[in-house]
Amino acid sequence: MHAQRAANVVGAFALTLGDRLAARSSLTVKHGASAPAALAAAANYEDLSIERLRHVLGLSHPGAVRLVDRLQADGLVSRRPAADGRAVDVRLTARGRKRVEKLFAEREAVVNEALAGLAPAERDMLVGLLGQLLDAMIDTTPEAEGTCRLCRHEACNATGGCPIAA
Amino acid sequence: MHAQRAANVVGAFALTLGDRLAARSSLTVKHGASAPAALAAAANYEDLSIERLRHVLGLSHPGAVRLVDRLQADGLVSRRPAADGRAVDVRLTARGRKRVEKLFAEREAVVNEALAGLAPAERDMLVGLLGQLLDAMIDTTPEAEGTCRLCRHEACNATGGCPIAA
DNA sequence: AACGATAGATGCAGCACGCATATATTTCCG
DNA sequence: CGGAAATATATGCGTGCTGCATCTATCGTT
Repeated sequence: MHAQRAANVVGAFALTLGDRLAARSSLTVKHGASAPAALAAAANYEDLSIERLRHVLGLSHPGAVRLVDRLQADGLVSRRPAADGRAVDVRLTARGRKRVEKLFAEREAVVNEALAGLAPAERDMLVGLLGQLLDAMIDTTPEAEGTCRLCRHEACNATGGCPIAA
Repeated sequence: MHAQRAANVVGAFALTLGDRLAARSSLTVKHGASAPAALAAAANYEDLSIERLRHVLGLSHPGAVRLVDRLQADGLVSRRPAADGRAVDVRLTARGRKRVEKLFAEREAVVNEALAGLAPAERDMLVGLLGQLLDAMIDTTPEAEGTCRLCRHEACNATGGCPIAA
């Protein structure tokens, strides 16, 4: 009983917040649900290959190729030759950089708006608990890449470190 | 900075938990991402019309119709005449009831597994904070229906009430 | 009885995705 | 050094979910 209600509350929170984040980001970048994460990956990683992108996004390889096609056609990323002659370096264009910054800012706005119902001390407590949970939920680093696929990695690296990758 | 990291942590938590819930439920019921919520709605509401379903799921009307088509073809729901002659009563079949119970149980398992990294007192604290947040996030009742679209309503009604609808 | 509103259903097209396959480059081993 | 295996990307093809526009049936109101 008690556990069921806890599942309702926690699940509903994850669901709504996920809904809101997805709804907002879909207004800012087209080309499907994976597109925001693709741009974030291009911002977060140097020398991003399509293969790596595919793993971060949890897509099939052709899915990642087509996604890069669409983002490229939209002028958000470019394909550049990589050190490995087989691979491609997926790089943000200037337009793409602006767009991903907008994505990050909106994501932060949505989350912080959601947290507005809590006092500062409570918010710190919540973030602490969730960080602890994330740490416990993740086993492998590749898994963490998927978990953090929409994060601004820079922010965690600058402040206290990522609760799961650090 | 601090706010950015908080957004990362909270957002990443919502994202992963949402991923896990979606992944699990997609194994249990086919017919697309909205299908689990549709079955849950059939379990949670009496005399569920397609119109109401459409609002709970945030789908277009044709989308809801086709979804019911698929679920009906799979023997999970049935269309029965409603009090209003225009409307349809979407009702779970015996097979559908079993399936939705499985969905609920798996959802609860996934969430509780995610909460395993916390001590009981911390868990209670977390659930309290998230309930508070949900309450602050939701304004209207129709919005709450969407937020709780995967919940086992019964559980909240039996134990302390839903943090947002009660 | 008639008109507007509401619920449901259907034709049609778009879009993202995965599977299977093809091509190019690198790596490994004999 | 040469050839096979592995790796990275790209493409043809089909599938499934979705929304828009439209049509039909029933309800409520006047």
